[in-house]
Amino acid sequence: MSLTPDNPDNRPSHNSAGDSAGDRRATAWRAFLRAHATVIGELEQEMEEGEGLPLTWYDILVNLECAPNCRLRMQALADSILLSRSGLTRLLDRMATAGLVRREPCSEDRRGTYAALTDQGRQALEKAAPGHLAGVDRHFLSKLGDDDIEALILAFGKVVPQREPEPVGPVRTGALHSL
Amino acid sequence: MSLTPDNPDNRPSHNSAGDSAGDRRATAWRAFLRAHATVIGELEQEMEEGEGLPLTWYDILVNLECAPNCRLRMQALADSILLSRSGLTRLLDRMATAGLVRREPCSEDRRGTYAALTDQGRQALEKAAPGHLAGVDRHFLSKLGDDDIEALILAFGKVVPQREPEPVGPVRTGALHSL
DNA sequence: TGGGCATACTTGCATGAGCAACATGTTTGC
DNA sequence: GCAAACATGTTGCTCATGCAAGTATGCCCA
Repeated sequence: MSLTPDNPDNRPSHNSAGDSAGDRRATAWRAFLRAHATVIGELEQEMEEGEGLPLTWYDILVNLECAPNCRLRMQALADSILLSRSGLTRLLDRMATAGLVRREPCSEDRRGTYAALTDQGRQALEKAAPGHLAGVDRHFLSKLGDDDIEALILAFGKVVPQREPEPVGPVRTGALHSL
Repeated sequence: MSLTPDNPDNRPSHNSAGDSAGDRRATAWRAFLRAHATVIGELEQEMEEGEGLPLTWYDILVNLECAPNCRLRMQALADSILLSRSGLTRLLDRMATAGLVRREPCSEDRRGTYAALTDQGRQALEKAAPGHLAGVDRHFLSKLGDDDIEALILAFGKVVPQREPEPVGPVRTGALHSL
């Protein structure tokens, strides 16, 4: 079934037309990983070189912008960008220092805190958005046809049911989930 | 054209059946990111809980296993797992301390260093492989049909030409690229 | 042959992330 | 009501990573 690592002649094997199904699956997996790493890397690099706004920051801003009243509880925000709570706490520290975001106490639950978008944050988002979107387009979307797009949506929909109930703890791997 | 963040009523816009093409693309992008984060997160968590071997280590071992003589120059290894050279240096430090890997001087080019698989490294790989492969299968491959697989290969092939010539510096984002 | 430049790796430093422990506040069961 | 369990966010610590600078070696060409 392939996918086994101890198999150097796995890919260059004596197939004339068509690897085994397992090989195709391994290929798909590798392609998935490589595509992600490559595209994210390019995007991040561009962001750093351009007007900036790290991808994580961008992601936070987008999430806040779309939230009711432009604010979100810390936990909800952490979930939505798949970051640990402690990670989010400090990320918000940095963004608050930069003035893009503000903490607001939560009157309904006095343990809680809202993260709220500031005017400056909105401006930063609006300034960064075109570049970001162009990057996503240039490095990813523009290379795909409509049928590819539909196929991806379909496939990934099977992999990740949808806004899933988050079974266990918060998943690691901070990585940008908003458009 | 959507994909714009500053547009809360973007998706619920006045479309009766079918979002705009841009929305579909944004959806595909989000699905891609979320699928990656979710699957990698699950995989990593399992690895940690189980017999271990972080994904990066696994990735290194696989690459070495498949290399001629089970060894690879540092640079080549760094490229193949998309890690910066300094990152790889230290990763190998840790793995060497754990005994899974050994540095060997390079006789042809005395600047160079080989990273070589040790017996212990091979054993670790063989022990970890079934779990890893099962995880990849459980969290990703098993949810996809053959047509999904082919569609992914096709689409990602367009996004990342193939073993590309690596245009600029080493991309960040250490992430597992071997099976 | 030797100077200058490129290459391969390593090290110093700073950053961003997670886990575990904590302080505070809320809910539940009796 | 009150105590025990639970939830929310923050802090201490450690780890893994990247960039830039450093060191050693190789290569080219005068």
